[in-house]
Amino acid sequence: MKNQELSKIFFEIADYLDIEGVSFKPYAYRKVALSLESLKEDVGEIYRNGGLEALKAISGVGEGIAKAIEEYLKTGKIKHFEELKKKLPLKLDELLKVESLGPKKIKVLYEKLGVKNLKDLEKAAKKHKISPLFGFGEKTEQNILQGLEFLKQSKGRFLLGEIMPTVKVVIERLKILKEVKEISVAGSVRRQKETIGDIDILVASDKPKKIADYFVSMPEVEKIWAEGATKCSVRFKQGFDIDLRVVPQKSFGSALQYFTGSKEHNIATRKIAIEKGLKLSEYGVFSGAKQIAGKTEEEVYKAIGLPYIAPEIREDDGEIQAVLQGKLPKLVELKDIKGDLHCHTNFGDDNYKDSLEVMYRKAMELGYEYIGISDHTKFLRIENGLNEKQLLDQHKEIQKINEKFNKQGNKFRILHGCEANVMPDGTLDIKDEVLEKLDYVIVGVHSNMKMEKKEMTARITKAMENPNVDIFAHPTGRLIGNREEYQMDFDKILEVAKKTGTILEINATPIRLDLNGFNIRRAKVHGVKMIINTDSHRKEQLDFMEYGIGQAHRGWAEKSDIVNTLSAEKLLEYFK
DNA sequence: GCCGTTTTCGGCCCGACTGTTTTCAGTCG
Repeated sequence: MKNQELSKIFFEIADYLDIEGVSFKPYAYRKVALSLESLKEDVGEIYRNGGLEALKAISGVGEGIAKAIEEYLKTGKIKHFEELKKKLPLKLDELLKVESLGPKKIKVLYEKLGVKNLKDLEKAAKKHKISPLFGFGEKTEQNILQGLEFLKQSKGRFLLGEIMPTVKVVIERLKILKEVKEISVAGSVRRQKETIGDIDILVASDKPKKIADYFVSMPEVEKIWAEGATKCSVRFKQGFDIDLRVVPQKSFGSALQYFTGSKEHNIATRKIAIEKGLKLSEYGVFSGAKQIAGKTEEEVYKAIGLPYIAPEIREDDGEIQAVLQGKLPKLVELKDIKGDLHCHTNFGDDNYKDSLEVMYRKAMELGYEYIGISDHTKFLRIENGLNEKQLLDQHKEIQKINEKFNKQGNKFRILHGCEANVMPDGTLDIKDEVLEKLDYVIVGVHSNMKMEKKEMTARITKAMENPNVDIFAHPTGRLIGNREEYQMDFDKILEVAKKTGTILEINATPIRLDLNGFNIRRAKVHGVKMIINTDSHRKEQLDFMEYGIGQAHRGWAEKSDIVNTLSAEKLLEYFK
């Protein structure tokens, strides 16, 4: 897809134009870059089918940018961009990551000192060549060195699942203080983004000092970046930063809306406020000097004429238009989930996994109506995958337990499946006559992940066409920050999933989150059903469900899109 | 460069903080 390439180029053009001091155009280029980033159809395809006019139908694309896209599709280059690069041969993306450096300062550093990249920058700062420059000073030079150090040290972004437990503990502790009237996490954590830069926590109170003092004295705090009554910023020993902000209760809703973002969503909502003759900021909704809303988020949205919009879809990615047309989705909730169908046990395995009993008891504790046991199959030696005979033995054992439940009048039941391996030729590693006997069959790719796009697509579609197959696990295979998605034609996969009734998994394991919000939305558009599973190997992991729900929200999924909101009976019928 | 239930021209989100040029431009979120 050329979409991502073009998106990256337009972001860079925006940066270059910023440097040149051009106004407003950078905004236009960034808008196009963002809409290309999340565009579902391939721009090349759009252009082939409808030419320049079709390109102009893309949000933010007008005459000029349509021509630039055309040029890129035809020649692989955009002359305007090449000229900009030639004029200012800089590693712009890396320089802009340095805290306290923006386009204007980068330009000066290049013109006066010839700084082109991070190495040049570090050299110049260490030799104290920066502080004498006009507009710079001692402090700026130090900030640059600190920024460089931070870039080197920073382990980058953290997984949502890595930081969420800490967020909960911090909020629970703060809640105990009687001065805390309201509290919520904000920022990308609240939007359930799959990776997190830093954590924002917002509190409503009239006694900010007390709360700030308590916060910075928490035992996990390693370093205090900033300490004030209304804003504190600390580094936790685990390596991430937490910002705490305290606001008066009358502004809590507007502040929460503001600090939750996304930035793009905020811009869109502020524009709507302006259209209505109002002003929206973190302090409230104002009509002239008079505050007309701000205590709660619901109130803020209502004041600017919108219904409440869930944090996870606040990306200015169509949610505003959907709201205006009354087409906002009613998102699936954690309480709608009736069971988890991708769970492993220690059957035939003396490893680190929990036993069947431990797993189903935990599922009961969670209030589920059923749990599905789907152990690995024989090809996966490292996981002690089960062979045909073991699967049948396990089936008998599970039947016995279900009978016992039945006698006790316990409605809970265990469904039995497996997680079979899709071999490179698209066949499975377990015989069909055994698969037939199970309640359901999950398949996944666990080997030869670097196949060519065409072969991988054929491999997966062949597996989905097997009538015994119900669920395709972790469909793109990506591991966040670790492994790319498989090369495959995802639209084709969606088409075949729809045709064969194959359910795509939303795998809730924090490093997977696969499908993610973006792909969930694509699947929903294709009418493909999905299931949220945790892929648990131990009982605590059953709690990962919340991260799957988070992605489902980001993908606009409703209860009817997710099959494990069905009763066991209905679900089994669906599998048939 | 884009866009229009007011617009084909005149706008494009808002406020805080920082450092430095001591009145405000640049950067950040």
